[in-house]
Parts: sequence; C-alpha cells; structure tokens
Amino acid sequence: MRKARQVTLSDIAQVVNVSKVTVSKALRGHPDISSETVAKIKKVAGELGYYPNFMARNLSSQRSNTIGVIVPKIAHSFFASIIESIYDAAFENNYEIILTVSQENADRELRHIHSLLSMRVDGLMVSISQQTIDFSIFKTVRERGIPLTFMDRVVDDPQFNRVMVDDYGGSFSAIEHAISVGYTKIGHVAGFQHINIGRSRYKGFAEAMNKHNLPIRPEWTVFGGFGENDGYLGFKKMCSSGEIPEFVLAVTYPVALGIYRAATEMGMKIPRDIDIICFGTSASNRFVSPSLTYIEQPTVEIGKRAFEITLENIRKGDQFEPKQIILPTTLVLQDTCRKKTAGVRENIAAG
Amino acid sequence: MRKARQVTLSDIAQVVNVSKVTVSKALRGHPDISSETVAKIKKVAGELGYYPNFMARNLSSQRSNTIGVIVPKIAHSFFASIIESIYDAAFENNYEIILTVSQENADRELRHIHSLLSMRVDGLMVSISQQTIDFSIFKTVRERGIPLTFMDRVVDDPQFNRVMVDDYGGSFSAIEHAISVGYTKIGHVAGFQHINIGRSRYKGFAEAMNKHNLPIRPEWTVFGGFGENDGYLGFKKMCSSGEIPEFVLAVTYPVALGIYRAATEMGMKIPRDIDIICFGTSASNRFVSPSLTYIEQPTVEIGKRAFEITLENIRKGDQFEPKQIILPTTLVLQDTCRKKTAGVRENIAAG
DNA sequence: ATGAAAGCGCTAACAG
DNA sequence: CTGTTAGCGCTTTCAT
Repeated sequence: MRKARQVTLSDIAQVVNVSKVTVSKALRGHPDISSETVAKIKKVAGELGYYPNFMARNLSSQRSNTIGVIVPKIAHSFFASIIESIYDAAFENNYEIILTVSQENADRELRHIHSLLSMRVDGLMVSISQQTIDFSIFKTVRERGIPLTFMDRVVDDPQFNRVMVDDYGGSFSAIEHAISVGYTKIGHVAGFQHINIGRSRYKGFAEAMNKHNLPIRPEWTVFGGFGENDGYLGFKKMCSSGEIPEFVLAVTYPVALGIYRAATEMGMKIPRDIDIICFGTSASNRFVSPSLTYIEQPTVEIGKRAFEITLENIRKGDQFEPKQIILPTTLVLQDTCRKKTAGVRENIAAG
Repeated sequence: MRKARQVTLSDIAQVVNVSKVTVSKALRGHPDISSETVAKIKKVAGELGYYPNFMARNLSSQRSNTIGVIVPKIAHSFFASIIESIYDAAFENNYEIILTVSQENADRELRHIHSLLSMRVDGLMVSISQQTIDFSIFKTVRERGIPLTFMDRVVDDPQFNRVMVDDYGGSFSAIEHAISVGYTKIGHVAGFQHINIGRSRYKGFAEAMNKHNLPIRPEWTVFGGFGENDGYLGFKKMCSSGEIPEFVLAVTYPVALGIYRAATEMGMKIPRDIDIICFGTSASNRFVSPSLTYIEQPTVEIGKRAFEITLENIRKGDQFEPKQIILPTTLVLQDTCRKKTAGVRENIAAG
C-alpha cells in the first residue's frame, strides 16, 4: 500500500480544464464561479477523493480555524465534561480543537503551549496544572495578541479572559450547611494556595468559620494537590494529629474519594466517624456509599462560555475587552452531611 | 493588543546576517553549521521569541509528526484512561496528538476523519462509534496508505491494525464464575451486535451457557448501546418480561450503573434481588455499593500498544504487515457475585 | 466569470 | 560550513 501522492487543486483543475484558482474558489463556494463549473468541479473532486490540505490552506490564509486546549487531566469527570462541552461548541462553529493534557505537570504544560503556538492556533483555552507557578508564558501569549481564556484554574489577572465558578460561595455555603447540621469540629482537605481554586475554596471555608466563631485548627487544615492520592495522604496526615474533626470539606471529588479510602483503611465509617462534602461529582456518585453531598459545578456551561468568549475574542481582535465570568454553584444534598452523626457518641460519653 | 506579525526564519537571518537556510539548519540541529553560528542564532531566536511555524514546516517537509485519534466518548473512564496513555506515549516520542470525539455519532465520526485527513496526520487511531455501520471510509484511508489502528471497537477485517481485549474470554469466565457461585437464571444486557465488542461479549456469554447446558432466554437477553441510559432501559425492558434473572452480565461499566439505577428505582436490592458483573470499571467503583465485580481491561496497555503499532506502521510504510493484538482480561472480584444471593429465597420457598 | 502572479514560512537538493 | 534555487498546496490581489 504505497502512500499515494495527495490529490491537489491542480489535479482537479487539469481534469476539468480550468485553473486551480477557479477550483479553489468553486470548492469554497466563492460567488465568482458559474454554477455549471462549480458542479463539474465538485463532481471531479469527489471522484478523485480530494481533501483540502489544511496546512497549505492555513499557511496561505494565515489562520487555522483551530483552538488549542490545555487541561491538567482528562480521566476525571470534571474535565472530561468540560471538554465534551468544548467539542460540542467547536463542532457547531466549524472549529477544530486541539486538545492537550498537562497531567498536572508544568513542564508539559509549557511544552504544549509551544506546540500550540507553533500550530498557529487562533486561540487558546487553558486550565492550569496544579504545579504551575510561573505565568510569564501566558503574558507572552497575550502580548502576541493570541486570544486566551482560562477555565476554572486561572491566572490571577483580570487582563485575561476567565471563566470560573463561585468557589468562595460554594465553600462558604457548604460550611454553613455543615454548621447548621450541628458540626463544630470542622476541617478542610484543601488545595494548593498558589492556585485560585485552592485559595478561594479555603477562603470560603475560613470566612464561614470566622462568621460562626469557630476556630480554624491548623492540624485540621491540610494543603495539597487535587487528586485522589492527595486526599488520601491529606486525610491521613490530618488524623495523625491525634484528635480528628467531625467534618471535612474536600477540595475536589477525587480528594473526597481519597479520604474515603483512607478512612476505610483506618476502620472509620462515613459519615459515622467523619462526615464530608466536596466540590464536584461524577457519574457514579449516586451509587457510591454513602453518596457524597457535593458542590455542583456547571461544567457544561464552563466549556460553552469559555469557547464563546474565545471565539468572540478571535473575531473582535483588538476591539475585545477581557471578560470575567463567575458561574454560580449549588449544594446538592446526597447521603453525607444530612444530620450530625460523627462525634455524636463522644458527646454522649462526655455529657 | 495588535496581533503581531510572526517572527520568521528570515527575521533571525537578517539580524544574525546569514541566510534563512542556515538559520533553519541551526535550529534543527543539522550538523552542517558551526557551533558559533548555532549559538548566535539560537540566542537571537530566543530574544525574538521565535516559534517555528508548524504549518509551513509540515507543508514543506510533507509530514506532520501528528497522529489523529477518534474516540466515541471521553467522559468515561475506559476511554479517558486509554487517551491518557496515548498522550504519554506520544509525548515520549515527540509526536503530537489531535484528539477528536465522535460522541457515539457516526456522522460526527466521519466528519472528524475528513478533518484529520485534511490535516495530513501521519496516522490514525480510532475506536468506532456505536452507530458506525458503514466502514468504507476506513478502506479509503487504507488505500491512501495512511496507517490506521483500531482500538477496542474495531472493524472486522484483519487487514487493519487492531488492538483488542479478550472480550470473548472475559465474558466466558464471568459467566462460569456466576455459575460456579450457584446461579442458573442468567441474563445479559448486551451491546449492539454490529460492533465487535457487543458480538464477542455476547458470544462468550452464549458459549458458556451452552457449555453448562443453561438456556439462553430471549427475554433475558437485551441488546443496545454502551452508555448508562442503555443499561437503564435494557434492564427495565428485561424486567418487564415478568420473571427476572438472578444474574446479569453488563456489557460495560456505565451499563451496569444504569442497571443499578433501574434496580433502585424498582425497589430491587443488589445483589439480593439481582446480581451483576460488568466489563470495565472506574476510579469510584471501590466506593460504589455494592462495588462491582468486573472484567478488567488493560486500558493503559491498549493505548500504548496501539500507539506503538501506529508509529511502527508510519515508519515502515509499505514494509509493514498489519498487526492484531488481543490483550488478556482478568476477573476482579469485588462485592457483587461473591455467592448466590439473588433468587435464594424463592428456592427456599419452592423447596 | 476566469486566471496569472505572488507569496505564506519552511525544508530539501544541490552548489560553492 | 554557508547559500541559492525550488517548491510544498493553497489563497489573495489584481487583471482580463
């Protein structure tokens, strides 16, 4: 099976006996060409199995009709769902998406940015890795005039387009809910503080605690990454301090699963010994036992809005003003944190 | 922020006062150029913020160093995991991946193939959608000499590269396990029979049943898609027949979750009223109650092997002989299907 | 309505 | 070691 030479515009032109310019125009629906000619050309193009060469087309037209996307992970329903939503939006708008995955690794993220710039994508949509500390590349991207939209995990600078969720409010209401249920010994398996979601979620937690005059105990506040293992390690560390809280807020769904694993390993029952709420969910949460009460993040909306903003930015170019969007979150009650259970026995013993 | 003109080879050439060819060679590490010149050029390139233009490079070199990937879904841990594995392999080999998602839709799949061919990808890796019936485009791709590797969901033709798992064996041993545990009333929420995985899994089920002289009851064998809702509908349909089986084999993990949902809705308890095994799993399975005993598919291996084969095919071109790989599956025992529970009470009543 | 000329940014082949 | 010449396949003026 020898790699056949590509069919080009000229091949078609030769057969139809017109110039390649005519063919190019005809195939793109340019109004110049007579419908007869167009029909003839299309017919031949079909017979020959012609595919326009994306590279050549973009090189000469100086645009790619392509948007580059960088996410930290995909085997995680939060991102998977955002990505599906981006693909849907792109498909409708006849845009191509080039998806890259940083695997929470800053080097890899940087390398992907370089590739995408090389490909001359028309725009970039990114959710930064949990390791990313140096944001200078993003400034460079902006200086080059390439539209850039951050999603969820953003760079702290309103000059960029950003689509976020109300992390602060989500945390705050989750903690208030836990308090309303009767908990006072409250901890937080938190995210890195150099990432906005880690920061805002912590802040919501802290301010809700303050408002209700509850102490924020350092042993009950552990900081780390956003994956399952981080939750596992974080909760173990928290427990190693001796006394454990009655309730923890988990910074992500995978972190909550890690806490489940750690708790199970230590012979603790949820919510009997430790109760939980987390950010985000997954398709199987309803069958998880106990299913997690969670702060819902509008993933489809994030992807859709981020795409729209990026597209608008591409189209308007210089005229475009950076946009900030903060989408609301909702607390979805499931099995955990329905009423105070953890710590109840101790209190009885004590009282 | 005006879109700055790109920095090109010529710009660098002008500054360093050499020809653009020299610059091109220097930047690609071609041995021709003196190390002094190389150093000078690299320095200037850095200062100017030069990025090679992928389009131009590929257009002139006639290769893209890019592999196109098409999967039916990504918000599903089976595919998400395969994809991560492909990205890892590609990253190591300095290849770019262009990922597209068909959303189980054949039209969309076809359109993606066209885009990918337009982009002149060096190779293609695909897992077909559950709707795909017309395989002619894949033959076209082959005829054009573009390396193509199917993953998991394949076209029934050994002329293509294919990386599959032992679906037949997986089903067979799952059914034998269920029988060994004591079940005789066995059903299958099966996949479409025009897709290889649906077929092979059904076949393994059927032959295991035959071997043990158990009847395959049509009411207990429902066919459909591979998503959660398909499981939900399939199981409801199965139950509408009146008598229900003691045990079902679910064709995928999402289908099993759909069965959980349907069962819960109908007031049935798992495994007390209906016991289950399924193909595949997810990160949260260990916390699902009861956690599903499942047939493990080596997703990382699928992605890795498929990438390697595609790469080898690209490199060898004509010399390459199509490869078939069937990876083994393992039955992983969890909470479901440990001992006969479903149907037990009836038997007691009857006996 | 059609086409000739020029060029997108780069690499390959060959010459000096 | 360095540079010249050509051309990848397409689109974009600008003539005709």
